[in-house]
Amino acid sequence: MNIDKIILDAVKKALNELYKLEANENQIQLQNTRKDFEGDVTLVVFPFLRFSKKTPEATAEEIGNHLLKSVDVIENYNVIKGFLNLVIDKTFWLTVLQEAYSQEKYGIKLSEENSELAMIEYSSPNTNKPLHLGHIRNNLLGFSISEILKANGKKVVKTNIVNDRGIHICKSMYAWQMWGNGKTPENSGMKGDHLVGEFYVEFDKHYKAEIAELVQKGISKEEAENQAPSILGARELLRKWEAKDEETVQLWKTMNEWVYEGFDITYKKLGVDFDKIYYESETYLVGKEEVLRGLDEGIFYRKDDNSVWADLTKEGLDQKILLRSDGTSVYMTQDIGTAKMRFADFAIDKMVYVVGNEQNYHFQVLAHLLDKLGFEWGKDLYHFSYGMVELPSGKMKSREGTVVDADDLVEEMVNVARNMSKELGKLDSLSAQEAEKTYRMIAMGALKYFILKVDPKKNMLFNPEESIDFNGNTGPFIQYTFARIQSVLRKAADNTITIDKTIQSGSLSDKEKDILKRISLFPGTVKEAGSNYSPAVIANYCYELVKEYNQFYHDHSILSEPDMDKRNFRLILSATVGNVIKSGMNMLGIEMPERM
RNA sequence: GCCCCGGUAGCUCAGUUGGAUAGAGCAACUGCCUUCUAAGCAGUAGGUCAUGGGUUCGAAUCCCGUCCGGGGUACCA
Repeated sequence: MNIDKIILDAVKKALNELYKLEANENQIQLQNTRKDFEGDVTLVVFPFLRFSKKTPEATAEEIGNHLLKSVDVIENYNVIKGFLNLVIDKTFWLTVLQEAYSQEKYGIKLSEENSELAMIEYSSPNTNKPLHLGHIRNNLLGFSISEILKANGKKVVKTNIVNDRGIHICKSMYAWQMWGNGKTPENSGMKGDHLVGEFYVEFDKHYKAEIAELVQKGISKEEAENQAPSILGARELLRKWEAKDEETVQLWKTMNEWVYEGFDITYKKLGVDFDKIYYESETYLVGKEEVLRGLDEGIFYRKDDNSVWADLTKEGLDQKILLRSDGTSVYMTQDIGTAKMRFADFAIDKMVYVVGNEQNYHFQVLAHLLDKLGFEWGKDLYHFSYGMVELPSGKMKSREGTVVDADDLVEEMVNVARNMSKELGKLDSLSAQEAEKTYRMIAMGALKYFILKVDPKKNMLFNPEESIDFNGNTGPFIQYTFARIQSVLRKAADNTITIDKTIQSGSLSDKEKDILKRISLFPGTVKEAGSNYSPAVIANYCYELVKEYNQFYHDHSILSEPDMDKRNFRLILSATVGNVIKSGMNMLGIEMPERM
């Protein structure tokens, strides 16, 4: 039951009867009444003045009067300037609660046999270094969007394209061969991805030193960058890899394996997962074939130096290289192959790429290329473009070591959560194991909420010293409210208070009504989050709801309320709020603790 | 140079298809725990919505110019 829909229809009818106006739905502007005025739903009457030919006040009066007579749930109205504030009967709000309480999956649409299938690509790491804060934003967004689409009744396949081949991993391989001394995760006790990342940094160190040395000998910088022994060594490894040299392939496999073991741990900590993983090493050749097919069919062209290009000037873009003059593939080549394989593997209705906004141009081009190659879904791909995470010191750069490592950050967060919980003495009654689990829940709740509550499009600033808070508009605040509710419900059960599932009508306080109104907005919020791919919409909704609940909690007693009907109503209200915020937060990948 | 994105309180961010007096949190200051969890609640203070025009009954929101910041820009990914 949707109050806006009811009123919309009634307003339409009223306009017709009063002014003979066939209004379309976007002409009718409904909004939630501002807190400072009496009422629940507000109709903006300015658009109708030219039909009523009266003042805003008179028009609003006229419509208000009509609605009062024609709509049951409208109990009263008032007019302020051109705004018609409608007061909705409290029994309507109670029906909303009744409905929400009776459905465990309130506001959530389950997928069906013939639901649309969305494939969400996210994470997409290179295998030469561990994950950092930028990847965290990517992973959390990708996971959350997947959950949100699921809640909107879509079938979802979460996928990851692992960039497991290329010059970057060869750099780590080269460094390991040269200076590794047989170091392994086992004999060093280091996490595999960190170990490989160490050699990537090691490579860069030597490479830079070599360039400096060459430049000192009078060679130009550009030349030096191409002649340094390290880069020649790495390129040689790449060549050998492509030629399937056994020893090189073996080393590549081994080091990638180390990285995957490390990634698995990080993914698990972040609570993200994938239904299907693609590897660049298995898709880039498919991409190459597609490009060559395009060349045969005259869609692309070859330059004198043997490189292959696409001309996108007609589409308002530039020329784009697809195969280098030495025949090797570029990033774009691989993405074409991956796309082809995915659509062969799944009946995809919507392909979503969760990739940073630095690649906006890349995906614009990809869409056109796929289209030219005859894939009818090419134009439909959606690049979910998110902004960069910046540090107070500026942009993160892997090679310069100015990154916030994902594993370090998570552990640091857990430490802060642990210390704070101990300081507050909150979890003393739990076993050490359960307490530890809760610390992690809180830590991840803080981190995830912090990242997901902001508009994904915008760059965001992360200050390791200050950004993570546990008070105010934060994940832990919402978790805390949930734990409070569970505590009340536990106490009710302990006192053998059973909840009567039918709500008795009675008086409603303002705070109680605010919460009911907010609950009624949940289904629409889930829908909006789905159509806008927006975890932030869900996060902000949960915060508003929880804030209102805490005000209610502060002002009203629940268990010691003498009026049994009221007590029952408040228990149902509490349970429903708990259920709704759990649903919402789960869409952000945030778990809710029973106690904290 | 050209293209794209952004600029809202000291800081981090909300702000629905253009609607009422632009909202939260943090930081600062003040109250509230013998009563269901004070990771809470209530209050004070804090604004030229970068800037100049335009459209409109009405603009943080739409259009144009300027300034500032970020990203991209033909053999990096």
